[in-house]
Amino acid sequence: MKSYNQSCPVARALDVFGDRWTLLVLRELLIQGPSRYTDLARGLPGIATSVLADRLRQLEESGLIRRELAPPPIATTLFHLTEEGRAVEPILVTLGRWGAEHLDKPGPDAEVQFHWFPFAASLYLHGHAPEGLPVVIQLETPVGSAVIDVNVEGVRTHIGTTTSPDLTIRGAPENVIEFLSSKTSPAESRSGVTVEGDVAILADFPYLVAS
Amino acid sequence: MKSYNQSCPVARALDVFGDRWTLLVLRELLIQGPSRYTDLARGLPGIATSVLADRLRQLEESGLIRRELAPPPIATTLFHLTEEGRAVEPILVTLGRWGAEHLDKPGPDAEVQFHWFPFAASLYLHGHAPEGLPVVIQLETPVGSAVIDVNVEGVRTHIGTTTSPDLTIRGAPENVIEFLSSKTSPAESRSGVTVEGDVAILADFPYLVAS
DNA sequence: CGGCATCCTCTTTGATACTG
DNA sequence: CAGTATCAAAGAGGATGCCG
Repeated sequence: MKSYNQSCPVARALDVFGDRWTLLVLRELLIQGPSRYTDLARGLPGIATSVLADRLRQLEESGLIRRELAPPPIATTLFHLTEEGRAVEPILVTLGRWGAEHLDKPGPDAEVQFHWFPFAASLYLHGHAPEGLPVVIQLETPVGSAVIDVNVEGVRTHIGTTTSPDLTIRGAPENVIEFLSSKTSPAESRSGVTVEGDVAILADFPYLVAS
Repeated sequence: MKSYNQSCPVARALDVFGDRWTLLVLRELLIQGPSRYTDLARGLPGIATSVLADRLRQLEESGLIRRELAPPPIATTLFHLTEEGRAVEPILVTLGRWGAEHLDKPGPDAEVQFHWFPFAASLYLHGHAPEGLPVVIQLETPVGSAVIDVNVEGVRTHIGTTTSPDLTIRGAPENVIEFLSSKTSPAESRSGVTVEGDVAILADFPYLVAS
């Protein structure tokens, strides 16, 4: 892309990742960790392969990612974030929080990929941590499970299961998100989710009780 | 722009302002406040007038800005941010902080506009507030002056002068920025700036003392 | 003047096909 | 698997014209 050529830090940051797809490539690397080319392509439905190759080249030149030739028996190139690349996480989080708070829910034709789910869920919870720290919430969907871990450090989510969650929320991914994002008072079961465990915990999420 | 059509909040936020120039239009409205078309064009050197008109239309449709027909004798349309539009400030700040922290200083041919200066300065100071609150720092350049106001609320900057600053920093805008962004220990005078007042204050800015 | 719309050229994308 | 090649369509940049 042509540089804005402005001395403003915002414009100069946009010179680096203002291109279409660039921030989403970084999102994939942040969520998936070191990834192969085809894994990235899969996580970015609709991207032209030439565009992906171009963005990876630019990001490497900017020092945000590095490519590594994995040793045998893997024998493939892995793209991974550098320290500077990992520093874009706050940008993705701030963007995502805006989207989570200010946009209506996506249309029914929107692409859904499970590996986005824990990250998306964390965006709805970011902001204030519950009072009774620490809290572990298990999310279970037909296509996979994730864990929300809340402690004084903040909110962290990851794919997988935990042995003794304080609370379990079950439902289709979009319904779980809908439930977590709901600003109305939580009920035990609504819009396709069921909740099991210490339901009172939910009252500790200011995001769930009041905006 | 074509929608990414992904259920991820990041992608959906980018559907709204991922277009070239869009975030910079919002930056201008945030910095300048309600603005006329030509004021925006002036603050966005290089933008094609058709592109500006298009972005303003999109932003209005997305509900981020509104146009207001100012009453006589002004008799011009003013574009201003809505509540939702003002909510993009954290995005611009996060982007700008990344740029401030991770990019080299801009080349000598980069466009400089004074009204960006206080905002840019605040990006370098964001993060930690000094111990001895509140602090008022006056910045003076040949092309204008600005005030940095630090209190428990955070760091705020605006164009103008104050009567009794704790500290005054004088120099060309880029040198003042360079001085504020310097991670090395501050000296009383270096690289084209002079400092007057309670120099010890600078030691309270963690950003100025150590990254 | 202020707020665009039009026309033109150039660059970027999206889609598909193909290759070491 | 990790791209490159090709080509049509969309978008950006620049100049100019128009209308209250």
